[in-house]
Amino acid sequence: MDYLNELNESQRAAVLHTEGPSMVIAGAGSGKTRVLTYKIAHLIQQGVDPFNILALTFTNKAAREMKERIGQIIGEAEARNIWMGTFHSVFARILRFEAEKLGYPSNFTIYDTADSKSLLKSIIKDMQLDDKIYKPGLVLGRISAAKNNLISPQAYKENSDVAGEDHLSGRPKLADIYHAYAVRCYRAGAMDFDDLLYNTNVLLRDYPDVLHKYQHKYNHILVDEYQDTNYSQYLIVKKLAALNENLCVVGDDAQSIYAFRGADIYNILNFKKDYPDYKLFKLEQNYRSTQTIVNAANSIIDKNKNQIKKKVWTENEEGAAIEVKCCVSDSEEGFMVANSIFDTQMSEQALYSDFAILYRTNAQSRSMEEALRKLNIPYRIYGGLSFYQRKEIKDLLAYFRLTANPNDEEALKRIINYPARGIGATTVDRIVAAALENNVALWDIVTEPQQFNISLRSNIAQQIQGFVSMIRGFRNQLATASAYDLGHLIASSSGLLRDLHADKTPEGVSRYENIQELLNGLKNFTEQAIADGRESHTLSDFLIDVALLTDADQQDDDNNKVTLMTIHAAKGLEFPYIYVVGMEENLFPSQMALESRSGLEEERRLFYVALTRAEKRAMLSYALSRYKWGNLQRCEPSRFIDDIDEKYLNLPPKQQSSFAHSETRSAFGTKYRPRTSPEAEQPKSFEPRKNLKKVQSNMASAPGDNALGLALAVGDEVEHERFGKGKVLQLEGKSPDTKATVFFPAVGQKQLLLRFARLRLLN
DNA sequence: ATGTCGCCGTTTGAC
DNA sequence: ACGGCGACAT
Repeated sequence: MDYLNELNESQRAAVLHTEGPSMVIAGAGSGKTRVLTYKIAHLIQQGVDPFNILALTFTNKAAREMKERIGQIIGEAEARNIWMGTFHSVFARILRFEAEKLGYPSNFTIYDTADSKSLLKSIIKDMQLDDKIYKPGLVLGRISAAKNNLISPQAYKENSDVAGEDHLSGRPKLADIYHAYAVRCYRAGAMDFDDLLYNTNVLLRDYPDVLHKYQHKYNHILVDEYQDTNYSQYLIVKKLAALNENLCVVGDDAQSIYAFRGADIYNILNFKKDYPDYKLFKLEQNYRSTQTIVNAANSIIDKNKNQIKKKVWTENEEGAAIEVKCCVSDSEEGFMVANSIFDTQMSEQALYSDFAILYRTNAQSRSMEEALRKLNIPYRIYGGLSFYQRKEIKDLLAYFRLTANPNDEEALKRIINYPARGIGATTVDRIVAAALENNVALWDIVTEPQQFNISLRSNIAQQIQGFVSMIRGFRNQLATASAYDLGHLIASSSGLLRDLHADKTPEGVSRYENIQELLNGLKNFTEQAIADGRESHTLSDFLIDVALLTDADQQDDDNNKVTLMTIHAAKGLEFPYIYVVGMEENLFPSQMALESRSGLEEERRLFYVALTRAEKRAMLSYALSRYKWGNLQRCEPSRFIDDIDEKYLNLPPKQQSSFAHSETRSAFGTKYRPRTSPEAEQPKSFEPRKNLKKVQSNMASAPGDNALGLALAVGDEVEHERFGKGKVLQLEGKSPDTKATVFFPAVGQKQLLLRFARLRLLN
């Protein structure tokens, strides 16, 4: 029982409350995970069967770590039986049991975003609509929002509000697309991410016996990161908890950062309406960060209007001020950060794994990566193009998927002619058209083309026949062969392995290695399943897991690496040293968010999340110019820097702080415009796109006209870290190797390689 | 049917 | 800077 002594008073109170609804509002770093872990352990020690506990987390990683920690307290065997995972994974599992009731096969496919978009694209094409207006991503967003609010295709069509919006935006056919999309998914035996929650709701709504079964089964329900649940998730929880209301939700309204994908902060704000006799626990003591960081973070979040009152405080030491750095360009920002990491790591004997670089968009990882690589600092990037989104991986998985579920339309389209077997686009189009016309799955057409009156040249018909019997051959082994054995067989006899092996380019080799890695993963899966004593470890079982994995779930053996990730991905993590880069207007806060108050507030919460990841020290940096879509843009410091009380900051000397104010901002703007000769400047922004290439190459040939050069001109006053103030005399060489000749009164004339120079621009 | 070239849009975030 | 896609050649 001594685990209770490791908790503070409010944490302990939250853990000991085991009957009835409760909400834990947990400030950043206040030991939220600890409360959840100990609460579950406590329940089990009180005699609750692990099988009767449902714990919903935000990421697989969080679930895995929590399970591990609970296992350490109460024993692994018990911990294994808890129903713990993300909403998507837990309810996907339940849907597999109950799939037949909804008319789905139990091994239904899970479509990822790419599959969904590709299907939408094909639907939009079939309906002869313009995909410039009906952009698949946008359409998917609309459908996703509908599903998250439990609006069926039928209801969507009849809803006049929705129809009005779509009409106004010039997309009146959205309701029809949604309908067609639902039909095609159903026919393919596939659910997208949102369907997993939507269909769970349908199941619980239409099958009272099923609802009762799970209500009795899960007599204790815990939900982590409750501020990030959407309506669909909210309703599932509400229904399952309705019987005995042993529901504990944990969250922090200040860290709600997923409104863009339907998360509804009112779920947390309205908890008391649903459960009037709920108990509220507030965890306000922060154990993670220094006082400076906690107070700075508080001063940020204070600017938001909509929030639950709370006061996060800490007994930790005061700590260093938050560094604010100004850099000339994005690449200089990279080197500044990399240098700082190198220096800090040396001077404070830290590990590289103590550092994280956080950014708003994945594209920003690049300049950081370059600098880290140059300085030989090991790093690991999370997010971006994840392993499972790579083409070769998706190809092999498509073979697996089609084997498990022949109706999987996206999988079939993907691989019917890969590796090339003479079945071209025209043939595939004809098959798709026939399927559409006859309301059947693509697989029905390819298995019996003659039944549907498709005329195919005999050699093509033969190729298709060969493809079908190959998949059937795989399928015959599905129930008996292990995941690894069948996976390996598919990879080799489909010709995919051979095709990749033939490619000796570095990319080709890497693709081949990725396939090997996937097969290794398959091997691990099979062995793990046997070790765990699971009765089934077929390829189908592997697919169930794999669809909901993300990059963050990958483990790495070499752990001493700097972490690079988006702020979103960093939620729930902590690091001694945090670098938040790209603190610029239109980047962070994002341009998209600036249109609405709620958008800006969400960005601010995101900044709050970023800063509160830091234990010891934080640095914020911004660049004066940055590459965007291949050309250079000027940037201004983020308003969020101003949001922090200045006493917690160590601002860059002089004008950087004044950059943030509007009157010097315009002075800053005019500084660049007249510069050299006007005619040299003019074409850059005004020439039509076609001539851009030429202009750009002219640009590059003019000394100083490049990444750093654009931010720097002859005659500019600069300040060097060691040499002091100086004046630029000359610029030469092309980016990225532009050299600047600078006169420093203190040390004389110096030639500097701008890329590495630690220069700051003065007025 | 397959391969190559040039144009286009792209980028908030992710289960 | 880059990948996807249509237009064109093979």
